[in-house]
Amino acid sequence: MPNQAKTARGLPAEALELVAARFRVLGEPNRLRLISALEQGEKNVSELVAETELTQANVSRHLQTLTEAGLLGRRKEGLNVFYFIADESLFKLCDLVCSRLQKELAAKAASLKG
Amino acid sequence: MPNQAKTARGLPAEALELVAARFRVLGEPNRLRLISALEQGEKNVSELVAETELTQANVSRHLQTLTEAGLLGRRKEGLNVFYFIADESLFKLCDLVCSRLQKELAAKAASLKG
DNA sequence: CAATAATATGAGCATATACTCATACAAGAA
DNA sequence: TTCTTGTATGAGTATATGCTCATATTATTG
Repeated sequence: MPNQAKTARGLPAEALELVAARFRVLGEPNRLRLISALEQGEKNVSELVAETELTQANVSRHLQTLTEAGLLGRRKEGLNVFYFIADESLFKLCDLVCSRLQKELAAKAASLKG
Repeated sequence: MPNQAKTARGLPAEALELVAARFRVLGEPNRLRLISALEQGEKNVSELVAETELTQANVSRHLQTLTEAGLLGRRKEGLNVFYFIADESLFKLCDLVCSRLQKELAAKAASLKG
């Protein structure tokens, strides 16, 4: 196969577990909201709490999950902690899913019209 | 602007819920194994059960989840039901995650060597 | 030092979901 | 029809995880 490259082909179950874990981190809407909020640039926890209207504890936990997964980075500045996107492939991932979903919804809408 | 949950790129929280749901479907290692098995082409449930060594009930449920998400397609042929990849963007998604994980693991390995 | 502010975390609850067992359903064969 | 095979599903259990409350931790200020 000429185009074997880096697809999931032949990946052992152990590797798929890692891939699944990465997808699982992205499978939480509030985490996506946090990522989305950070597209504009780094923000501290308080700003993210205000923007998302989630509790501080909840935001903190989600940020920890995202940081441990390597998706976000952390920077302390005095009392504040600033978080920022550390994995630029996030945007490609979301774009892929979004465009796919749009395609599916468009097809569904068309089928409803006959 | 009204008090709306803010997200960048003009994606409302409602849309992010759909995106998250799609990621969640991919966040299960056995589902990734099924997808991986189908890269070679369509297979019926029995073949997938043999290949993954999961129970038939479990495989059937995962296939249902993947099909309802639009990732797989279904084709009945007599007693057999064949499943196949219906969303080619799956490969790009996995490619992105895999290459990113490889990069992270390589960096971690290098840091362990000092 | 104590007080304050920003963030993190332990504990407990609630929900979601992956799994299994048993059984139901579907489609061909006898 | 009945029997057999392949697949789907209802029910129950176990575990994972998202959430909140309260408290702990960290860093700054007085």
